Amino acid sequence: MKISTLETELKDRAKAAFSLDDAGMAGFSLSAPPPHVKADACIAWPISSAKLLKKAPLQIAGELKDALGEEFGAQTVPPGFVNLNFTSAFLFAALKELEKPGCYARPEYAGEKINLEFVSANPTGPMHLASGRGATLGDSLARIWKELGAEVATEFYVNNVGRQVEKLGLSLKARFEGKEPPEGGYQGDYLKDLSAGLPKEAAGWTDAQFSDYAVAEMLKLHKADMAAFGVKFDRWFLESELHQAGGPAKALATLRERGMAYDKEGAVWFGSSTELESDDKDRVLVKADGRNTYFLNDIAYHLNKFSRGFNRLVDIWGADHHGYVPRMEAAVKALGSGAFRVIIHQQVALLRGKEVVKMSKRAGDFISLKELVDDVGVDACRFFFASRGPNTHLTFDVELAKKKSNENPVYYVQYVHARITSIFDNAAAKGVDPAAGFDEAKAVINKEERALMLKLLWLEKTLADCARDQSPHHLTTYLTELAASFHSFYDQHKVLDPENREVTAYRLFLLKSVKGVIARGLALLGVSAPDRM
RNA sequence: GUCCCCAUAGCUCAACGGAUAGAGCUCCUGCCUUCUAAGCAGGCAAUCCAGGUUCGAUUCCUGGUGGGGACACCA
Repeated sequence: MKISTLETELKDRAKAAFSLDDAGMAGFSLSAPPPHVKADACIAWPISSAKLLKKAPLQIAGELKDALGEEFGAQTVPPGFVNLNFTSAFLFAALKELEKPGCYARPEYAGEKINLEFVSANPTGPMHLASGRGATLGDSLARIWKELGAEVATEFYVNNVGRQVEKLGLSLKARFEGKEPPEGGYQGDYLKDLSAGLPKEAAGWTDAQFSDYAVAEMLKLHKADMAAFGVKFDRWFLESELHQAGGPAKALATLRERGMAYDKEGAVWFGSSTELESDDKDRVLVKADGRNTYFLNDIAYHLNKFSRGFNRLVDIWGADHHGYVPRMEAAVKALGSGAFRVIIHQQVALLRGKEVVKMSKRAGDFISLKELVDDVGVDACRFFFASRGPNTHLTFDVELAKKKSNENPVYYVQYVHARITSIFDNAAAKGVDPAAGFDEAKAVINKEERALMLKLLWLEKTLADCARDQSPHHLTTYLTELAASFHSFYDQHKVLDPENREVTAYRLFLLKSVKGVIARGLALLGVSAPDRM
């Protein structure tokens, strides 16, 4: 029985015993006890439900203990916890369940078709290091949601039309002609490199051809950068595709139909006098000069996503766009096609020496993602970005990241995988059958083994936490803790013992589970699980 | 001016409103004749300030202080 199954089971028993409805059971959950408590799992619900039940917590705990029966070793502890202690038979059975494919799927994700858009950096320059944060967050979340049973498509929106793209083209043209980029153009050296590769015919190109060329080249770079970062998008959606399909007109028509667009002062506005409006003020969709605003294009893009069959859209944006969230949410809600949510992550600032500098593509002052990955490695980068919540404001000290790359906790976790692989290699060399059976009832589980087993079972909860908080950082914390449990075990107990086949057999079984969870956890983070280090 | 985010150990980060606030890095003390010392065991060290809600607050609310960001018929 898995932890989640057990939780549901115990919840049902409590629900019946206390004659409560689902709302009354809302706070009921199993959790890992703090380190100093000698128990395998704990329930704090008796304390939190005291008011509802109008009883003393400890009394509720007592009644809950009786309702749960003997099989999970329930104990009451003041002020009102119920602690559980599992039998070894339970632990072995639970571990075996974790080997099944799809064992982490949860019912609430079945049938979810999620479109997750992230990074979507403008194709006006190399991708900088800050994009690594959004990429890590989006890619890991997508993988975690899939593990939980959702259908997820990842998408990168490419702004390949508009003013910035024109400026990019003009800047490239200037470089080609040996001039400095125009006012407000792109100053970075990458355009010098790009112009060196231009064909001779470029001398006769129109401005638009320079733009197209530059965007196509930047897009190639972005795709290569993302691939090198272990991030694969299911679709790179070009804004030009949207216009070719008449997307903005469709979106406008939809909004008009739903009474969410009106004309004023020669422009078309989003909003209405009704309660549907949740933004603070109305916004322009079509300017008085007849051109669409970017807002309308964005609405059209989201309508396009819905039209492809997704019932849930999720965008990941940097905090510099947070002011845009209310109006997009209001607009997408106005489309009436499905759920939409924006995940905001804070910006990455760059520490150069002792100065915090703002990275700017236009000024050409930034550290590229490629440069960082080349120096530090994908694994260390991704683990580093994944290990903090989206709301943390992080300053990236590049020198420190390069210098201390070996001190990144990612190696601590990967080392577990390498050590276990090595043990299995040695088992083969010594003629030990790694799949030998053992008598579960006779296995005497020591303290370190028990800690490892329990830790493995809590991965389920960790993934649920990641989904709840929309962040993979719980997973990095979890893996680090699991690694600590393993290294501690490894140091105290030898696995391969020809004198004791039984112990060897069940330790190998346990280590296979540990290896599996480490590999799975790292895979969810887009980090490799090396066999040797 | 209005709005959003943040403040935990010397540094970088954790902690569904729960029990004695956890890690990593740094510093100090030990441990390789045995499956990989990128490791283990131990030590030093923290919730910005003032109120409030609660049986219980790092967590929620109000007000400060300090830092980051956003406020276009730009894209």
